[in-house]
Amino acid sequence: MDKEIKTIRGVRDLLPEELEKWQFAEEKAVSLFKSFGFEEIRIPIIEEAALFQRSVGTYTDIVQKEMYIFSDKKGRVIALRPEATAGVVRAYIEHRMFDVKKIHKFYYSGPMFRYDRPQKGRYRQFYQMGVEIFGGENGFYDGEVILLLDKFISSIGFKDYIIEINSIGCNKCKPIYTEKLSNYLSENLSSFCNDCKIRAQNNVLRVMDCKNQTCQQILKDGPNINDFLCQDCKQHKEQTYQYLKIFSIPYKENPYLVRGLDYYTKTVFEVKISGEENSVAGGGRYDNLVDQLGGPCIPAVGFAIGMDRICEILKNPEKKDRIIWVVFLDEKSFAEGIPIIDKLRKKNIKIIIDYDKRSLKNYLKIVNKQKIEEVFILGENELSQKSFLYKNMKNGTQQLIHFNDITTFFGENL
RNA sequence: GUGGCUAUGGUGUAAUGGCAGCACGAGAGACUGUGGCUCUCUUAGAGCGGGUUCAAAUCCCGUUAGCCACCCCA
Repeated sequence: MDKEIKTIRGVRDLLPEELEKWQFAEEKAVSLFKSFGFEEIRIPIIEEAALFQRSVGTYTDIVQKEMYIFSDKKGRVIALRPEATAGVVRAYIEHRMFDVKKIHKFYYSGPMFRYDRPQKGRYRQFYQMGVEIFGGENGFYDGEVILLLDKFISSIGFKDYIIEINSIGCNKCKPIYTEKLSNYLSENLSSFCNDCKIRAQNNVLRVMDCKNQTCQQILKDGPNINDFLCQDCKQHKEQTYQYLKIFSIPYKENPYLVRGLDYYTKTVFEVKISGEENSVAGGGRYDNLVDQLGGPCIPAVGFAIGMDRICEILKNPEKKDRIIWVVFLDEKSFAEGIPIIDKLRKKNIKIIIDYDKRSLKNYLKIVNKQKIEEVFILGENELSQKSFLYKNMKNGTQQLIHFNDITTFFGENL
């Protein structure tokens, strides 16, 4: 035998049993998104690498360390998408959608790629579902995407979770605050942990959510983002919170919440399931990104859900599909039974035929093992009466059903 | 990217350098038109590569993968 080939590091197969909850969650999300007027958009998995450098940020970890990047045969520098927002914005601009109407609402779903060190809930190919709203400046839109996220999380059965929210300012006030914080850091640099010393140079804001107790203590006396928000940002923040109250969404303001992508402005938020280490969803507003990627100045807000993390916590839903196992005992029964059985498929009943010429006993054994509850048996005896023998494996009862009555039988029993 | 832990049939596990065993699962069968219980048989295993040794699942080195903490993020 030749050497077996296995999945490469950090990626995995999702097998049928596991996928039941994935499908459950995905269906919930899609119907919810649609009910709010969001439309699906599908964007490529590969893009010009520059797209992510210009949006996510050249100095973020995602772009610097975690991006799958390669040259194609013509020497173009291509990246596997590490997230979807950049691509959606690119598409939005490329198709001049802003010329069609003011507000656009999109949802997407698919795999993303980051060259991270794998761990539970952290994969190199992972799946995100998310939404983006373009053209809405008002805090209402921030509120609406958070409402949507909240509805999704609760609709799949989670009760114990927190939505954390913060404002990190805009073009005008974010740099002022960043500089203040930077100064404060250099004054006290020796007291901070080694990681923070590095952050102070590359990504100052990230110091804020350091887990080190000492760092947090020092930060308490440092500049607070809330004191530096400009008038516009303050107002937007109040507006957003107002809508959250109207939608009655419980949230927790966390002044230390910052996010690792450069494009965020004003509102940022995350969802944490209690007892879980990783956050399962995150998002925020990005009012400058469309402009930055070559489009007009159009504000936007959105979020992404980490489906792998959601499904890791989720239990498989109860199976409720009706499955009928059909047993044919001879050739003649098979020939006559197949067209009738096919009528049932048209009625959305799942039909499994295993025509392996076994004994009835063995058929039933198989059916029992697979925990299938209903069986049709067709052999000489039944055929002479133009009927199927219907057997319920759960209570052992059985009855003859005439060929002509078969669809009505299921009409009554559905 | 840094540090640590782990690795035996499909799954869960046992064997303290000396014959790789058990349970579950899976397949076939024990009245060829009636399953679940029981019984019989079958199936299949040391991640990979080196080293030490008469002898390695066991000790050593490397590697790969998973997990944990960090980092980062979904």
